[in-house]
Amino acid sequence: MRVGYPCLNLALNRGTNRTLRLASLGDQARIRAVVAANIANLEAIIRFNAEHRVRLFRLGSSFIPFASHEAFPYDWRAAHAGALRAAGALAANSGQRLSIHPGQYTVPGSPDERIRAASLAELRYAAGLLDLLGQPDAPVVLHVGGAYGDKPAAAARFIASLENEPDILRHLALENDERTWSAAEVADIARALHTPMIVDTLHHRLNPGGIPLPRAIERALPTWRSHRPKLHISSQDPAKNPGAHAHGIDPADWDELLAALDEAGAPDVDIMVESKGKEQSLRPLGHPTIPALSSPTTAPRAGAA
DNA sequence: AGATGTCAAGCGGAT
DNA sequence: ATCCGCTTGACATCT
Repeated sequence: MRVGYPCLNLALNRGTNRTLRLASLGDQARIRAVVAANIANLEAIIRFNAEHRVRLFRLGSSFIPFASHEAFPYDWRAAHAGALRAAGALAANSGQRLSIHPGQYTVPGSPDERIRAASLAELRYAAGLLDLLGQPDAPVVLHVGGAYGDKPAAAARFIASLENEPDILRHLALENDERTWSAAEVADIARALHTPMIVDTLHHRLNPGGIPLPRAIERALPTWRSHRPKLHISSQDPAKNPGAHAHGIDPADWDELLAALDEAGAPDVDIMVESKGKEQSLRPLGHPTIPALSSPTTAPRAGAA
C-alpha cells in the first residue's frame, strides 16, 4: 500500500500552485519566476516525501500558470525542460509517482467546440508536463464533466474528443464524481477509451450508482492493465456541505476502503489521500515520522516560502 | 504586515 | 434569475 497527498505540504509550508493573474501574463520574467518557485517547491516536497517514504504526490493544476491559454507568451516546454527533468529525476530516484488534476473547466464532452478545444489544450499541457518530468506512469486525473441532460450523447462526445489523442491518453485517468457520473458509468467510458479509472470513495458514497464500493473497485481494477491501480480517499467534513473534505481521514473510512480492496482482490494499490490536512493526514496511516505542525494557528501562509 | 475581495474557464444544483 | 461550490488556495490591492 502506497499513499500520497495533493498539491502542498503544510510542514514545509510549500506548495505547487503558485500562480499569477491573467493580466500579468505580459511579464515573462514574472511567469518564469513563478514556475521556478513551483519547481523548487516540488523538489523540496519530493525530498520530504523520500525521507518519510511517501510515494505519491499531485502537482497543482497551475504548476505552469496559463500554460494552455492562447495568451501564454513563450514556449514553456523548451524553457523549463531542463529544470523539469531534474525534478523528475529526483522523484524517480525515490520511486515517487506524480499526478495532476485539471480543474472543472476541462470538459472534453462539451457541445461547445471552443470549450472542447480549450479542454484538449489543457490536457495536452498536463500530459506534456508529466512527460517532461519523466513520469510515464503518472495520471492526468479528470472528471467526465457535464451531461447536458443527455448522458449517452455527452459520453459519446467525450470519447470522440479524446479517442485520437494518444499523447493525452497515455496519461489520462477518469474519476467518478459526486453527482453526475457514477463509478460504473465512468468505467464504461474508460473502457471505451482504453484508459484507466480512479474510484473516489467520498464521491462514490454520494453517487454510488446502485453498487457498493467493492463492486466499484472491481470494475476499476482491470482498467489499469499493466499500471499500478490508483484510488482516492477522503472523509466528509461534518460541518460542511456534502462533498467537502475533512481535515483528516476518518479511521472508519480508511478501514472501509481497506476491506473493500481486500474483497475486490487488490490489497496493494496507490491511494491518494485528499484532505485539508495534506501530509499530516498520512501520519496515522503508516507514516509516523512525518513531523507535526508546531502551531497550526500561527503558521504562515502556505506558499510563502 | 495584515485583511479582504477577487481570480480564465463550466457545470449542476440550490436559493 | 442569480448564486454557490468545486481542482485549490493564492494574488493584488487597500488599509
